[in-house]
Amino acid sequence: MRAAITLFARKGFDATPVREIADAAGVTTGALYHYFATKEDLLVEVYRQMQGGQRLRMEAIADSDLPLREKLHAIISDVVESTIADLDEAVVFFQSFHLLSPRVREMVRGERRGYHDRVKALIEEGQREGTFRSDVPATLAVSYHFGAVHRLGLWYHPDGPLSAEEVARHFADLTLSSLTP
Amino acid sequence: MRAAITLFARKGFDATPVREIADAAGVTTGALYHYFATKEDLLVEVYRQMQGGQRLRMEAIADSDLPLREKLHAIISDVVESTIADLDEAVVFFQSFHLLSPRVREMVRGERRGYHDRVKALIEEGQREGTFRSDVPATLAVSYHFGAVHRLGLWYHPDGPLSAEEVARHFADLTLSSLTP
DNA sequence: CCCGACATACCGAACGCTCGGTATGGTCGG
DNA sequence: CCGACCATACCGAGCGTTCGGTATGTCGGG
Repeated sequence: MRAAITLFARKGFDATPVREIADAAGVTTGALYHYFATKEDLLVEVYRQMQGGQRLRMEAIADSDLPLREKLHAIISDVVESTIADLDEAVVFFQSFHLLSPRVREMVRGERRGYHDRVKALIEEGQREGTFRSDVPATLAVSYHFGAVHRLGLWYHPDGPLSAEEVARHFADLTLSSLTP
Repeated sequence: MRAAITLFARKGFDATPVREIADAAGVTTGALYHYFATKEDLLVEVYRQMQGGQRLRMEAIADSDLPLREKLHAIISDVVESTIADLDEAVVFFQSFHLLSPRVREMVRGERRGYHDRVKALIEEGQREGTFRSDVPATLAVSYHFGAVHRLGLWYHPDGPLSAEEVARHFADLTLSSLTP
């Protein structure tokens, strides 16, 4: 499983033969197909893991009684740090989306829409109470800032000069200051 | 050529057989291979077209004598509007990067790095003269904001409620206000 | 004006190979 | 001795690419 994620992240799902995954994991294709019915199931597993945790943590923050700005700060920080913590998973997540079968893709998309709408609601709340600027549509702001976060996996390098915490803090800063009235 | 881009954007490069491209273009595979040596050359053509134009327009703006904030505003607007104008190309551009052969990939990466560094230099200039805030690394800000722009192709829909100009204006607004001291 | 010589544009069947998946049989703990 | 677990050998579909061949100009010498 971990072997599969590493290979998918490095070479892409399509370009990784099942035999190579099996070799890297120290088993044979027979064993692999004993546990996973299809190659796609390996990919589906990645999506389930990622989405479950992130959604739960985001909702815990959103439902807390922090001030709005701090909620948003915490949400962005969390998603940045968890993306960096599981960088390979994140790369696979965003790079292989279009290879999923239509049914799975729709489920993933729905889950993501739920996440998006929850954050959007937070921003709209802030716009009503004057915490956030109102001259930009909330949904566009969400797409903008999470777009930035989702590209993280393609340029961040753990050996670089920036630690995960620094990136998380800066990202949250940029998001908040862009929404300040 | 246009047929190929449409198919690549919809199904992905890997999942599009050469025969299908040929059919969509109303020719045969023989004819196609008369003009393109390999399937990858079709993809390379997409990258050349995109990068050439964007780089030229960005440098024209960067070298102009507009104030810094207006330069940045114009650059973001330009890249958003051209992304939306050629949405299929943009989708292919960001979705197929990891399928390029190492040689081509390095060339594309180098070109992108040039673009990145030029914009970074603009922001650093603004930081020195006090136009932009200095408590965030310029290169991180560039990655952040262009990350947001590069995800555009995955959620923007031309039939949606937002016109290309509106998105461009809002994106540039968000970028600038996040960098205001 | 015509004819042979050559170049360019194109066709589409076939090749070689890789891949995801399966069928079969062995092994071992309970 | 049985069923869960797994190794091995194999299948057939699908892929990018090749290649022998044809059709359609182009052009210079007689």
